[in-house]
Amino acid sequence: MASIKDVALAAGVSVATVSRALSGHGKVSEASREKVRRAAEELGYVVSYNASSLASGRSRNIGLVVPSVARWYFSTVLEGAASALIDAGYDLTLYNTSGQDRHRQSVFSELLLRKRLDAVITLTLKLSPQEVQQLDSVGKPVVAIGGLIPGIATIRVDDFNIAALAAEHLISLGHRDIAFLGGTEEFEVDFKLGSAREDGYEYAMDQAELPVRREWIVNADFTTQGAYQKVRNILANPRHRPTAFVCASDEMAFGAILAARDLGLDVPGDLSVVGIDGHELGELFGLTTIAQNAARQGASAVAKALALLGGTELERDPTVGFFPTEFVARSSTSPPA
Amino acid sequence: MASIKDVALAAGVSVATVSRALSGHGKVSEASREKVRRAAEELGYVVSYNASSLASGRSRNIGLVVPSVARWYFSTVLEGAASALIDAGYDLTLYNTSGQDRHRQSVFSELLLRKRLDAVITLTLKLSPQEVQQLDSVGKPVVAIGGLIPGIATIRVDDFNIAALAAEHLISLGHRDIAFLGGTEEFEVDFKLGSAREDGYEYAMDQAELPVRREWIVNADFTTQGAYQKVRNILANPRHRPTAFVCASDEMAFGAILAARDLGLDVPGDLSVVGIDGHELGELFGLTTIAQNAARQGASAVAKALALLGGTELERDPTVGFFPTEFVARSSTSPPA
DNA sequence: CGCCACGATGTAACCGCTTTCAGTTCGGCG
DNA sequence: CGCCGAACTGAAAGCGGTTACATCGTGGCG
Repeated sequence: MASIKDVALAAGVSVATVSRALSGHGKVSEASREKVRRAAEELGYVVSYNASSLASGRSRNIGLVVPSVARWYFSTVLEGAASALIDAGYDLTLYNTSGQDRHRQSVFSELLLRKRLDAVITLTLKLSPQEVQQLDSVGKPVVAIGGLIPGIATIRVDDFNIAALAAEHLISLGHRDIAFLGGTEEFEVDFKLGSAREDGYEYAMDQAELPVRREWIVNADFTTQGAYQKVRNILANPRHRPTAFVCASDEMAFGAILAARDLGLDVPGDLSVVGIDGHELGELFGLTTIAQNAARQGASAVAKALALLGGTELERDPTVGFFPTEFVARSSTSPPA
Repeated sequence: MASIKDVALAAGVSVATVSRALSGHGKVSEASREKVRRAAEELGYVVSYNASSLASGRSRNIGLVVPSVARWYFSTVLEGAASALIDAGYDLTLYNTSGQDRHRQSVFSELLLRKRLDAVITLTLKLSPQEVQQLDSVGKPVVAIGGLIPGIATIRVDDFNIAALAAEHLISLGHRDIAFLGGTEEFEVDFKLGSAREDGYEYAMDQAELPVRREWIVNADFTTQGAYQKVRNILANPRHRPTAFVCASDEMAFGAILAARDLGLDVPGDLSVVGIDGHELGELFGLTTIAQNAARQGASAVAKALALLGGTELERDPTVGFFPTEFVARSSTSPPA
């Protein structure tokens, strides 16, 4: 493997010049820049990130901490972030805590601190003040997606209002018996996201002076399977069933729709369903939903992290400003029978 | 940030001893090991990976190159690999080529060569001889998942036989008009996976002396949406429709089932569907499938890479031996009407 | 025509750790 | 009681870059 010295030798200049020519820092005459480029090319030289990082303190590598990668939202954000990073010439180091607490532990106590990262992006993770402090002490920028962490730049949608909007849509169609499908259990420890949406739903119900039934607020862990089960159980009760569901994720909405169909109910005839996400499959299910562009959230987080690195501190108050969402009306909602 | 020197100073030993004590390489008395441990703890010392890698040549970091992260198979393998790596104390650097050729380009021409990786795992990617050579020249172990790359350790399932088995299952139930849903377009460039399964299907049909209709072999890019469309089109033709589908992925099988239902057809009454994958949602759809444990494939690849690193070259002929799969009979298949 | 400022380069001091090599210490043994 | 090897430990030489600082020409200007 060619090292910078080989290139310097081949180009007939010093290693300093090679470094400057290749990295673009500092002045180099066009002539030597060209010589260096040619020599490097010829030798198939690629700088050693380790050496470079060690010497300069910059590693062109950012860390992304995700709770899982199996959920639509997470994998889509990841996809968006990965794409943005590769374009910026950065490496992406992925930390998947995967619900396993020991993984989460080691991620924070070790991995992130190993000084190999220029910045870290967290996805729907609630950091304890201690963890924030740990990250802070490393002095690397942190940007969070989907949750408000004190003192940290954040990308997030307005969960409360989104959910309220979803509920209001159903209410305006004439529904009164509206259930809510949330997902908290697993991530409750991590974030109040589930409950922000739940709060929005309750708020809308209150505003419309509709009763909120405890037994119609169910937790399905954001999964299709969970939603299917829960919805089936609720709909199976012939005494009193909701005419509509607000689902905190599209994946759960799919579960709701499938459950309804399996019980011989028509969507939207017998049951209206609204989701939140903008999942690709939504179209296929005719799902009315509130779309959030997850991929762009990932890309935005990367942009923000990069900006912070560039010193461009373009931080206005990071707390202000929600990521935009879009109401997508399709065929899973209609006035109740 | 505390450096190894600070720890040495605090512990009253040399940096060499600190290094040995913390890394476990070389002999250190229990006494000094303890002193070092305590000092390190107190100072919140964490070794600098960059410095360590530079000096030792090992970086405790492996690269994973994936074509996308939005597909069940890919994200599940990723999840498995990530988990195994975190347990091994390794970092995971993710390269998502995402179908974008320019991304793939830069991944191979630069990222992988930056000497920050101890090994690389590729997922369903066909490497050109030149790319293999590039990787080889870096001297790092490469293990591939899902595809045979000459001279490289590979984890893969027996696509041909799996597909044949799926078809045979339908044939044994009495089906004669069996269609095949494959997905090649996007990944065809990368791998013959799609066609290996297609070949298996055709082989089974041939063996049973059943005709293979060209118009019943369709490509849906492994996506649910694609499958939905294609299957809808095929089933919409009242003149002659298949009574069963072999799908090269569960996600496509879901699309097929949804399409059938939307046309008012009963599954399995009017249409039987077999998938390949073992997707979590399979249960919900009652999908008969051939399950491959994707997460374990990821973990296996990691284990193999780690073994190669450990010098344990446990490579018997890497070509031999398929990853095990399991036939899961559920309710989406039955004898034809 | 001499001096100065500025651009282009080279020298060398790190960056923070690993590892070789050369001691030092000790206990055991002849 | 002297010698030897095993067990530890420390000094120092890198690993492959980056960058502050010194050096060296030059063209512009007084």
